[in-house]
Amino acid sequence: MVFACVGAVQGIDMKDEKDEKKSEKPGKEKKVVGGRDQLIQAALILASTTRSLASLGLREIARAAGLNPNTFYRHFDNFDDFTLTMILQLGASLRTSVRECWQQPMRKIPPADSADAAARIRRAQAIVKASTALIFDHFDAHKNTYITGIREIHGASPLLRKATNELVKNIADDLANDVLLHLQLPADDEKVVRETSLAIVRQMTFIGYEYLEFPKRREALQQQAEHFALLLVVGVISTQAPELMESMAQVLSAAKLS
Amino acid sequence: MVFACVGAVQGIDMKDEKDEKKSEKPGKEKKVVGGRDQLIQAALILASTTRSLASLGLREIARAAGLNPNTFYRHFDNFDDFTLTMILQLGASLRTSVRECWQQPMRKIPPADSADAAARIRRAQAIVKASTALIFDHFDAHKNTYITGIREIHGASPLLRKATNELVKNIADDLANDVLLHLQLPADDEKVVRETSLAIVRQMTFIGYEYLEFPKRREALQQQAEHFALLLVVGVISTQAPELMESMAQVLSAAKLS
DNA sequence: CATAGAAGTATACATCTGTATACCTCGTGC
DNA sequence: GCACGAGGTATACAGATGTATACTTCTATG
Repeated sequence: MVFACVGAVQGIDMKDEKDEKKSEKPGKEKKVVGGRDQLIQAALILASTTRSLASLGLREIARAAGLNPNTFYRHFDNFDDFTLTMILQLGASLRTSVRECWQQPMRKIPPADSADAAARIRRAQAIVKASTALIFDHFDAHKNTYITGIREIHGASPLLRKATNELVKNIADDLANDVLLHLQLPADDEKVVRETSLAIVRQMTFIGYEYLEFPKRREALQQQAEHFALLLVVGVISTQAPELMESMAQVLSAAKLS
Repeated sequence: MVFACVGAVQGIDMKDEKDEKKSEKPGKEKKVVGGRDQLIQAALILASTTRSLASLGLREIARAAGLNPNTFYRHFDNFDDFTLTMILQLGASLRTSVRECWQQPMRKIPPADSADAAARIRRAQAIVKASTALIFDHFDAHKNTYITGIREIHGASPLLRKATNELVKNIADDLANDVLLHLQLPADDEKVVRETSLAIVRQMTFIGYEYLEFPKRREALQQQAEHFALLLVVGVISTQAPELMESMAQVLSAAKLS
């Protein structure tokens, strides 16, 4: 009833935000990246340092990207559309690049005599060690992506949960396939190798996140990761190929002294 | 300048929310629980079904609890104060109750002849199996707490991350202590047992969350959990006490046929 | 060259949020 | 028997947010 004055109030939303983003290099390379990628990049930084992806605000992201809030709608329908696109895009790139971390050692470390069980086990050990180091470097190189991605694995959004869990599963399957092909292990049961790979990737989720939060702990965490992987390898061999146990015992007792 | 009318506008915030919470049972047991616990309970349900704990709104929680937003400040200073209190309280209760899940099988399954290595290994197997079943029941009984807690392990709030990670570590230490005392395993190296326990608890984080999201998968997940734990036990024994390998091989090949 | 569409901006506004101030209502201890 | 403090409520308001409408560039293609 007393709202008659409302019509007269003008411009109360003017200067909503005081962006000072005018005329940065009005020369040639003005829009080297599209607003779409600017938004994704801004959201990645925000999500990895302040909040969960799904809880970010559309205005907040646009502000961080130096863009108008409405620009958001030019590229994405929903907020879900945005976050999902982002996770899928980042995830796909991560998946292919992390695979190199174990494929390279598998290629570089020469195959062992397939009759010499002990040599094959030693080779597996060496590959685990080299791969772990490369994976930690990979964490460093993709810090924000890892933090944001891992955060959504058990996050609140069912959509992102599904996407990230599929990513984990795919990475684990890549690992399993490569192990089956190139590790020269007597792994009769493919299912066991797949399950074990999944367990390793999941564990690396914890270790990697801890590493990114406390980089100083790298040495201890790297060793923990190697240890864990080797424990599983030994476990798999013991249950799948008990006939190799004695040669494994030799390798292990030799390693204990080092 | 055109805001002269603002002073005249009255009651624009009246009836902020249309709560219909008047006079529910005006009889005796009116306030059986304090508002403090009502808030915690409401937040637990909201967090486990809709959003991350730290991203909940204070008004949202109060609304769900049927209380006035300001009641919040009667019990907690900050929002951080609230969430931290909540996690610590729920976590402490969870820690003591989950311990029973493995302590009970350890008590109920009779000790094996300490000279009979194979018997001790079979006992460990039985304890793992029984404990896993109880732990899955525990997931069911504390669904909301698990979902909310696990979500914060890699969540955005450093405070909650610290609290939940300490909880995980404490639960893992409980497990390690009980294993060292009651599992009759030749575990020379205490550090290995602690690390392995941590890995198991972390893995159960994934498996438990998946179970709570897809209860139908219980059987497969339970088996996966048992499998994983046994693989680690075998791995630990192989590396710590290679002299037990041959009796282990017997048990394993016998189990394979079953 | 014209022009249509894509990308971006400006303004607006209803709605929700955290919080401040003030008031009410018990049960307890003096 | 009364003062007081803890727990709870009512009202208010400044600020932020998502989104709608309309305007302005650019840029590619006929």
